[in-house]
Amino acid sequence: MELSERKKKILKSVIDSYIRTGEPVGSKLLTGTSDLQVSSATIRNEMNELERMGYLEQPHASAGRVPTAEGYRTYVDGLMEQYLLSLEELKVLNEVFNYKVSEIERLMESASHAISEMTNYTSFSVIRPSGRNAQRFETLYIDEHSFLLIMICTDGSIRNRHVKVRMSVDPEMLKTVADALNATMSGVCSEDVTLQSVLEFEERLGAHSGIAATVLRVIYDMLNSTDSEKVHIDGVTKLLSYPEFSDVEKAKDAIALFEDRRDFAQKIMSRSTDEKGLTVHFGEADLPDAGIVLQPIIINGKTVGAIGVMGPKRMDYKKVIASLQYFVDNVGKQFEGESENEQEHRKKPE
Amino acid sequence: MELSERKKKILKSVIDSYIRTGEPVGSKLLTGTSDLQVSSATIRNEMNELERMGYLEQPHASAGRVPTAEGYRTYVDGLMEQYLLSLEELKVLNEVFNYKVSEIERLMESASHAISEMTNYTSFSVIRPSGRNAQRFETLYIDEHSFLLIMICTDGSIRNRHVKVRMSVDPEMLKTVADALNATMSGVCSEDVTLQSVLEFEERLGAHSGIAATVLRVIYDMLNSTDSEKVHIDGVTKLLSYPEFSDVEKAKDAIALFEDRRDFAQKIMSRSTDEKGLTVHFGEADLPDAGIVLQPIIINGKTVGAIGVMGPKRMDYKKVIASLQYFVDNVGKQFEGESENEQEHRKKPE
DNA sequence: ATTAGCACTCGTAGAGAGCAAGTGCTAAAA
DNA sequence: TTTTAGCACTTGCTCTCTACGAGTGCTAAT
Repeated sequence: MELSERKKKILKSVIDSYIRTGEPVGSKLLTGTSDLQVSSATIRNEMNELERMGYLEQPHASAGRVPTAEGYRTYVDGLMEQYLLSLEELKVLNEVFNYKVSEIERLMESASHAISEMTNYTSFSVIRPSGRNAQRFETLYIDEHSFLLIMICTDGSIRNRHVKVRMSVDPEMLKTVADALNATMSGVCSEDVTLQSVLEFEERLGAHSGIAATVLRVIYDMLNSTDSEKVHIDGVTKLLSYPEFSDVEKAKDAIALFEDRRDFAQKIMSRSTDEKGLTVHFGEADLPDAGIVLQPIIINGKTVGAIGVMGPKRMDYKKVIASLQYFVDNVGKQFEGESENEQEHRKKPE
Repeated sequence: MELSERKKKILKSVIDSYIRTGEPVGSKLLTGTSDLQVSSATIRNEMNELERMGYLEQPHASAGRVPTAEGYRTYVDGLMEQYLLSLEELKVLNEVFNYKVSEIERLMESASHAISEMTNYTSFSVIRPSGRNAQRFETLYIDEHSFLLIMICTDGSIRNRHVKVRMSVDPEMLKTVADALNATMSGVCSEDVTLQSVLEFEERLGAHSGIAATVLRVIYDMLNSTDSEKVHIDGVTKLLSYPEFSDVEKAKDAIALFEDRRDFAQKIMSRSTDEKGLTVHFGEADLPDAGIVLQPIIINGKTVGAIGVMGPKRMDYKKVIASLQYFVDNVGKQFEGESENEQEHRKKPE
């Protein structure tokens, strides 16, 4: 059933006001604001209907109205106007790009920080856990008792560990190790390491097989580690400023969401993977008073991560959405279709 | 001025009780508990004196007593009994060691997690930011448009970045880059890069000088990044369960401490560096109701980091201290005097 | 279809009473 | 001299009650 123009106006005004003040909004309040040229009684009638239609609700009988999830949904889907980022805000966001960082991970971290500051909500960025298939191994001699073990995965991501060993190592030996690994462990993920490949690996090591156990353990660790570092969270305390979370129990629930980063990343990515664009979620994850805006980051057609904002359900969606969209548009420009990010190079006539 | 035996007993009982319940403790309560065989009136008199001496205080005139910072101090410095870790608890802690991890960083992370779970307070681990002097550079070819730039610092720590470039690279060229870096940038820290060394670096690159800007920027980034990943925090929400933090404002203050990890690491390390052993801090950092137990981690005479617990000022110090000490003792055993950590090797007759 | 008016509902803030906990002090007992 | 019982006093907390204000739905008039 379609909403009449006036109902839309009223719904929008209610939500705008509620977002601004956090107070349930009554009919009288609306007669003053907005371009509604009707009396409070008329508005009351309309609000009554909006309530029956499921867009508004009353905290208690004699209070004003508050939007329902459905109300917010229609609001973000078409009612709210577009937010124009101020020059100030653009400056802050652009700074993220100007301080060129070569890795998208760090770029997203700074963006997340900037967005949290700008919107005054909690912001987070998540890098999609990379495919776990090892493609190639490299070793690098550090000193007599340690070396760097580098694993290059099929998706291009790289992991490495500084391995310290008791026995002494030398570059040639490390070369042997790398070769043995590449011969036996290439393309594996954690599950398909077989006893056979392990044995073959040890065999190829020849005289150096003493190091096998250590190396295998490190590789196992690399394959299974969840890169919890790739989850960034910024401005958690900001949430606590909103009355929605002034009850410690609620605050606890909200913050608990970020506590287990691994788990959080999974939740976020599972919601972002199938989406092409920005999505808005209300009152999920046992957080009835929270809203989450989620923006997948897609580069060259692949979802590499997501950046998002969490705030009270009545957060300023238009501002949040504008910020996230500005970021993702510019990330696109910077990373699409190329693996390099330098303007210096473009300037050179080469 | 020395405390009489009886005063000590009373002070200890008060603090024990307060830690357990969080309620101010009155004179009557103590007649029941502990081995004080005196009446409440006597205890009242003693408490009165303890108050004048600065060990106890009253939240308000008709309430029981609460320990002051001074009270806690003497308590942890000698009054409290030793806590014996239960078999359960030992099991949890030992698991951290049994799942052998080669890097102390990860070991401390798991320990921090275990300790937080065990004590039900927030726990953290910090790895001391390594000396920022580059000692040696290495490059590793990944593919035509990217390579790994590895920086080995004077203190043995290693940083690396996956550098993506537009131009195509090959192993020989990367060798040139590494050589040029080692020739010009060895031993530098962020401040003493001179224009001259930059120019010399470019010169040594010869035909490949196009890559100079990118490489230099990455190195600058590596030298200045603060390894915020090396701060681990576990169980923040646990704090919120204690009445001390049931006021959102207080909770906010407490959590804000962990918000800026870089800043937090600095604070922690500046307190740990000069200490050889465990220290206890009460009501610092604008957190009047919080206590922090800090345990520096020293390996081969060098303070490599710290692990600690933050809880309400009335936290169970004896348990916390026992856990931290158990951990640090075993870390010592595992890392002291050797760079390897494998029992597998020890078992071998080699 | 809109609006003014009104009775009604409900949450909140404030005042006051009563209660419980705990103290300091005094005077008696050990 | 030290300890103890007894008591008056202080103070915060909880409960109830009231008044108030905000906002509603409904009815009747425009």
